[in-house]
Amino acid sequence: MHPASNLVDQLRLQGFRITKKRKALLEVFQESPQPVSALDIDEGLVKKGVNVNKTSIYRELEFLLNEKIIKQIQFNEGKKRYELIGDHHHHLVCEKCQIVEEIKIKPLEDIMPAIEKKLQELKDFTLVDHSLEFFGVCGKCA
Amino acid sequence: MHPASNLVDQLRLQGFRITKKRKALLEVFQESPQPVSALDIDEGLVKKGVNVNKTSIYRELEFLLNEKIIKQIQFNEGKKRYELIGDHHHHLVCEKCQIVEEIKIKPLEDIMPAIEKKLQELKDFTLVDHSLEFFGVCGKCA
DNA sequence: TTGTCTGCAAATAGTTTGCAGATGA
DNA sequence: TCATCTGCAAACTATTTGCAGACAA
Repeated sequence: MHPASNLVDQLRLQGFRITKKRKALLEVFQESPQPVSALDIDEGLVKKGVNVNKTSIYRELEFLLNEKIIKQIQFNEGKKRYELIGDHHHHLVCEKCQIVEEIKIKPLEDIMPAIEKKLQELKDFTLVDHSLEFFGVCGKCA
Repeated sequence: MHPASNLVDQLRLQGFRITKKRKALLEVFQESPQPVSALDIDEGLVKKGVNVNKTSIYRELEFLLNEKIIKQIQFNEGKKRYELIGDHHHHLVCEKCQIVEEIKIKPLEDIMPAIEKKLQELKDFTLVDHSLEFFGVCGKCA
């Protein structure tokens, strides 16, 4: 999907610096099976033995958003999460423990393009993306 | 959908007090065409000549959430919005001006029950709700 | 009267900004 | 070298909590 080297090369080509911290932060994204918050990233970096100030984490997130490498998402938690832009998928969110599972739903993928096309025709609105989350209670929390 | 009197009666029956502030806050919800933030509610109340402390607004929101009269939703803004629980609908969100339009998409409504059923079978997960938002740029901001 | 509701002050969580200093290319 | 990247302190926004006082039923 997003091998580290690809992202790194892409950034290097554009003239951005590849620092140890930037590289480690990208790895945290690649190793995470679910969208992460700024705090999650901080913890992931600490586990790698890399310390990054929270200001720098937020600035890096802003940078990666600008470069369209990650995107934002929120699950009614009062904080933002981020994930690599890759294969489009949806989310299954447990309202108790906040664990998030990424899912793909074939029948939805199939009809979505037609729906987006129709929406644009009817609404004087340029669509960029959509976000579909299912909320509920996971097996562990039930 | 949710005439003020219905909600008021419902709460009164359960033994909750119907104060001027609670009533005004419910009216703000009923008069708003889109999900509102705590600040939006505050402004709406001030326009009605009703002053409510922000703490009380948050507490009232928590109360209405518990009573299943409203639900939360977030649009990558870094703050929570709330809307009355009524007819299920989706949202069209402008990423520039953050205006939100409520929309209904018939073909999606039609296949959603089957999808939710299948999800529950496959995932050991009790579904409660889902949330679908379309992001883009509205005509005015284009 | 009395349990519910409300306000004030203060605390907490998440995020952003200014500025000075460090570092990769 | 020097523009980019980073850290620290401080500010700012959204939200929560403790406690005392006010009010609807």
